[in-house]
Amino acid sequence: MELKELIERYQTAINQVYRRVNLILKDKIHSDITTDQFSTLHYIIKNAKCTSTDVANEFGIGKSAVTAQINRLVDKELIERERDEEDRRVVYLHVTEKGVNFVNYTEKALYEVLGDYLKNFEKDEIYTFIQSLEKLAKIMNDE
Amino acid sequence: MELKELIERYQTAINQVYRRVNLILKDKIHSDITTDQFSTLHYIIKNAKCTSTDVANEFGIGKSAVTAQINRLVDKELIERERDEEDRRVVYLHVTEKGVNFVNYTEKALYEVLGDYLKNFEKDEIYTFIQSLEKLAKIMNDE
DNA sequence: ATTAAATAGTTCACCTTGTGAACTATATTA
DNA sequence: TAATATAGTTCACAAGGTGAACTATTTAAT
Repeated sequence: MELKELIERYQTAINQVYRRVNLILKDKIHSDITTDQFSTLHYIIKNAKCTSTDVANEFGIGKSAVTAQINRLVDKELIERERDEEDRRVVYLHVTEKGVNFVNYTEKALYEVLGDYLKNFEKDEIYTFIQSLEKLAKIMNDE
Repeated sequence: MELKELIERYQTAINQVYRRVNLILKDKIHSDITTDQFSTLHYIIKNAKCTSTDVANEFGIGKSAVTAQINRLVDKELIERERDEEDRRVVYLHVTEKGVNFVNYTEKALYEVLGDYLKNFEKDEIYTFIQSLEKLAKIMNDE
């Protein structure tokens, strides 16, 4: 099989999966938040006391984009900013209790749907798949 | 292993791959076009004489969003609109010669980079991976 | 045959997300 | 102490998305 064909099949399939997960998320997040905002919240919960710069690096976007995003989340009282007393340039981000509850709730709903899909797979198939995916991500990140 | 952990690993890895492919595309497309516009062009080439509604369905977005995108591509002379003479509500889309050349050129550059990454994988590993991915996409699409 | 309903696409007002340059404030180093 | 680096914000601007209202056309119903 041709490399080109493999890549096109990959692109088509990955786009469909990506879009579908997004639609499920959108469906499960009945509240007033976008999937991007959800991802940001999720990252900040998993990486407590991170900074804007961390978020910018994680998502590969500029710091000004992060400022705007954090502003929207602060407006919704899902995130709080806290300035470092040692180095007063630094601003730490943390998710409020409201934010944590919200993410937990949404995550649970999302995982139920995804879990349903995964019933169609053998355990081994899932492991192998994720291992390949992680290998690819690692290779790409290491440049 | 927990379902939750599997899904989180999947999400992290898939996001990294998605972002990296986007960065490569952005890098290879030195011209004045976005990755979204590239995806649209690519789809229209692969699906000759498709309509706005087709594009909207493929990408899971509204028709008004497609109109705006097609307008941008028409402005750049990469796409042309053609009204059906039978059913005058319908507008067919096709990519101009300029557009086709542009996509071919960019695709080639992209595939070279991706091909390099794939050298780290056994052929079997790639097939298995893509088959699992396509299976997942199919299950999700069939609802 | 005429009216009602469906379909394809566009326009509009509005929101989110991104960029990059210029800026403020603080820390580091030469 | 002066120059430079770093963290984050602000601003003007563009792409891309939504959903409702609209035009134009075709199809279905009475």
